[in-house]
Amino acid sequence: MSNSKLYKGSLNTIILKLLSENGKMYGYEITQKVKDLTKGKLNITEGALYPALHKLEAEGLLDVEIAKVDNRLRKYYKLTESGTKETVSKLQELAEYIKTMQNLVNPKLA
Amino acid sequence: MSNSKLYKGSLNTIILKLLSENGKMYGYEITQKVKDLTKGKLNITEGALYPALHKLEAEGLLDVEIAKVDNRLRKYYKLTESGTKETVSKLQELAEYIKTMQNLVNPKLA
DNA sequence: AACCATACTTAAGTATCTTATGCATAAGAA
DNA sequence: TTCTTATGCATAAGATACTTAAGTATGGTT
Repeated sequence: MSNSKLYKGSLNTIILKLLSENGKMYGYEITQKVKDLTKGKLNITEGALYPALHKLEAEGLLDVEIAKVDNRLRKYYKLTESGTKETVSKLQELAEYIKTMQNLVNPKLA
Repeated sequence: MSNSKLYKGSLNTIILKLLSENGKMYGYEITQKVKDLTKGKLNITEGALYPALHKLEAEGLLDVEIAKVDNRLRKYYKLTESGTKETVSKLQELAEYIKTMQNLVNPKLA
């Protein structure tokens, strides 16, 4: 994902947020979108992404829909209802994390 | 550490930054300081902290000094020269991480 | 006497990621 | 036409950072 270990634990948040913005996406599309949005700073590896998608699906947060485009397989994922709720929760957690860390690291500004 | 997995990977950054602010600290003191600064939101567990301190020491980022206070052992840690450099680097990484995540999650503000 | 705070250690288990490999189609370059 | 790159998914083995839990020890509080 990145040379920085800080990204550990944020993959699910990223996936959920992107799906909530774009309605439905397939795996490869997510990797490209992240690369794009971060100007190459963050690259989601397939070995991290696909197991994460499978897990989110198994937890009932995502629904899958298989499509065939140009004779190639695509698995489109979209948020379930509980996935939408989880997204809100994850984004709150992220905001909280950022606030807490800024407070720890730069106490005078908090 | 916290119910949120986002903190995974940020322990070293926290330790280094606290030491850079306070000169020298011992393990238990770090746990209390973090609890204090975050108003209880973040609790560093001993099982995470002590191995982390040992590793940072093994990497040459920290120096140890043993003291006995009230007949109780304390191991004071302080930054080495390379530890000071690493702290700067870790704080830059954190700032970068926060910027990247905010950009991903709230693209209009970036 | 029991309990909590202080203070450090370490082992077993878990989760998330990296690295590597494998499969398959299509397009472009050599 | 063969090789490489891009597209697209899957998964296994290993690394790493943490959680959970137990252990050791002193001192103050109830």
